[in-house]
Amino acid sequence: MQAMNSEELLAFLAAVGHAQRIRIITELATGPLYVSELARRLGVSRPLLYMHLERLEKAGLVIGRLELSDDGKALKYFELAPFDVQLNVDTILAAARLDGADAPPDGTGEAGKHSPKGTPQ
Amino acid sequence: MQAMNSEELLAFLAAVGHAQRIRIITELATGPLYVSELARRLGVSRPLLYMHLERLEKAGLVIGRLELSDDGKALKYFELAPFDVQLNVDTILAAARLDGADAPPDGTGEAGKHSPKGTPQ
DNA sequence: TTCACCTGTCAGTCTCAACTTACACATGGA
DNA sequence: TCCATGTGTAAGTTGAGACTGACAGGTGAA
Repeated sequence: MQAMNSEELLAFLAAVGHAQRIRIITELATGPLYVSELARRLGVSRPLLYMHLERLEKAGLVIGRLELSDDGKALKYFELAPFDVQLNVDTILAAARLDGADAPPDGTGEAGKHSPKGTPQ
Repeated sequence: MQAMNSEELLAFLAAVGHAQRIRIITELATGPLYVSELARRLGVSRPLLYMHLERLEKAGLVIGRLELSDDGKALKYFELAPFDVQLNVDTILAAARLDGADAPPDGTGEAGKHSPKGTPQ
């Protein structure tokens, strides 16, 4: 898993920092599952599960693919994506440093500081 | 940093999975700061900062201590606590497995649930 | 045709964390 | 005395994310 900037890191952490999504991950750890089956196992409504899966997919934690079962039904399978993130002060600072690096070449002169879009608050 | 159960892991991830709190961490990386000064640097209201710091402290990411300045003012200093968490499928499963381990011996069978009384760290 | 599955999405409601404003109180110095 | 600076907390508002229910499809089998 390559280096993430702070935006990607944040998406990753926010995605995994939720009880339901942790449960999804542990359930998928046993192998790929299609949405309806997963919803049944977790006791969660399907639309809600969709939302969580979407978020997990955007953060790169799971991968979904549409498959055709033997009897012709379309099944949306999800499986865990390999991920491995070390989380300490250095890796967080490294992520913040990447933001400055891939910022637009129009240098507004803020090398050390990290100011996202417009100044919040 | 010793092993965390899923409740502690969740608190940790939810704490660090927030843009403002990431900014707090990067700011504290340069050294301890007292609350008002930190609020000024981040451009954040002090009560709001309190909330974030409280959350970070509960998750074990920062440590606060009350200090007396030279001129007798009470200053609440916060500094980063050393933390290092490896985040992948195995570590998440390991955290979930801990829940089952320190569950009450009267097996009610709900290993995945979170126990209401927080375990002190 | 009806049933039992599945996918995908919309329009809501609700809950809670995030955030603001405002207090009370303490200290040292002008 | 008032002012500037600090801590700490108790309200209230708001907004995003979590969650529900209902819908429109599509398939294969009885």
